[in-house]
Amino acid sequence: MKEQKQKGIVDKRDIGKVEGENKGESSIISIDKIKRGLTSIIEERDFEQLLKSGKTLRIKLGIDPTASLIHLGHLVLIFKLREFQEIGHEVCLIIGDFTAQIGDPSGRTSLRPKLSEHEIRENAKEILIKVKRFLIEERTRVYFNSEWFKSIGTTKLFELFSKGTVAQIMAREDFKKRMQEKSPIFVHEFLYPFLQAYDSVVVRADIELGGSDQLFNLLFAREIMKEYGIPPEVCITTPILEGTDGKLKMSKSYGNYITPDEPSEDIYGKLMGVDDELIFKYAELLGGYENNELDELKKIHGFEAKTQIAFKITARLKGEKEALRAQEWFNKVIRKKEMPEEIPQIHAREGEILQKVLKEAGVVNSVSEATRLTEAGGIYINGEKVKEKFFELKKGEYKIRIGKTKFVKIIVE
RNA sequence: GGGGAGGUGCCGGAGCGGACAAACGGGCCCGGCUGUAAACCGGGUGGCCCCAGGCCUACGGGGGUUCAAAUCCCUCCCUCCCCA
Repeated sequence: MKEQKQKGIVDKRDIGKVEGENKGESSIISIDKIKRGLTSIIEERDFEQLLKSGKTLRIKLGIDPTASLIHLGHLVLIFKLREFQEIGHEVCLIIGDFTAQIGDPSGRTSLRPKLSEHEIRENAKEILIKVKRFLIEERTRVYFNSEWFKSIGTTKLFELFSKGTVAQIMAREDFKKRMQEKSPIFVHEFLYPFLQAYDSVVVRADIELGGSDQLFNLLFAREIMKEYGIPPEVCITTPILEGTDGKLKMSKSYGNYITPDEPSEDIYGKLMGVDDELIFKYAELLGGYENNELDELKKIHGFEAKTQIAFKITARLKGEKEALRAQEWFNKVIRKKEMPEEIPQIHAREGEILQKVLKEAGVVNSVSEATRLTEAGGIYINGEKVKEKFFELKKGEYKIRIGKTKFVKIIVE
């Protein structure tokens, strides 16, 4: 089994295999693997003890249904959960449908807009479908925290608030900053950590996973759990994944994300466009590699390594077949600049202007854009740059390339 | 409650009666080099017109002054700051 993994064979075969095995031994192997890529583990000793205990652990992950999109940044967490499942543990997904209405102030310098109940419900539904594809169904439990918060009652709620102090919350960096900048902190934002902590109390989490920007909230949950007289969860965090721009964290609003929902070609292509340095972070957090494999990869030439990593990650998201297809497409279309096999077709009549046809087909946003592209030398017919600002189409077929990745076939009658 | 500042293109940020489709920077796009990496270089970045030119929309909303307004006046909306 060890050898199999070293070769980097995709994990499908390993799934479910561990369960029946001697837990003592497998947990030694797994502790190393599970620890990989984590930025902090609090407390590390408790963590190891839990893993060695042989008991089925409850690993909590809170999901904010503020959007329905799942990108690689989220998948870092999901893949980590999957690793826990593979050694027999149970995942507790907490859909923060109640807390989403409050809005996590983490990392925010200002207030978040509120979402409607309906939006939240729809988002939650979609997120679950997407996330479950990467998890083991029988070891995944889903909770909606409105379950307990809708009916918690004032008495119990204030009991919860009495478990922590203002000073504890104010220790937080982003609140401190907002305080200094004199920008308002609303009371409901202030209370957010209490609610998130209460989730942990309810589900009796052994371990809670989160992005490193969540560390404060996670640690606070420990304190609250202690106050409730239950064993504090171990907090583990993963690094924040930078987006394809290599600068900002991956996020919907920055438009620098990759999602498993997009075509394999796009996933593979975007991965190939990631900075050489950064791609190893992707590999570490998303590739499912063993440590030694990763070291080997770093020794290879940048491009070569990236090719392998892009393939691996695409395969994890879409399957090997798709990854292979994407790779072939990339080599052909992007590297060799050949026409892809399947390109959208549009029809036009003789005498029409190419630039206008492109606009009508929605390939470009405006005729002006098309003429601009022409002047910049970004429109090609059968591999040759179009020179005419207003190119008149004659009878026949044209294979048009617009920029690097857009293609159309125009049939002129 | 009192006083002050401001709302400009994807973002930051100039302009404060004509020369403004709006400086400059970032982002993005195209091209060159290449490995769709980084770095670097060149160009572009409201729309429409077969376009070296012209026209139309645009500087928070509405109204006005003027031959002419992002720039002046009125009004409404919204942000931010200081004092209490």
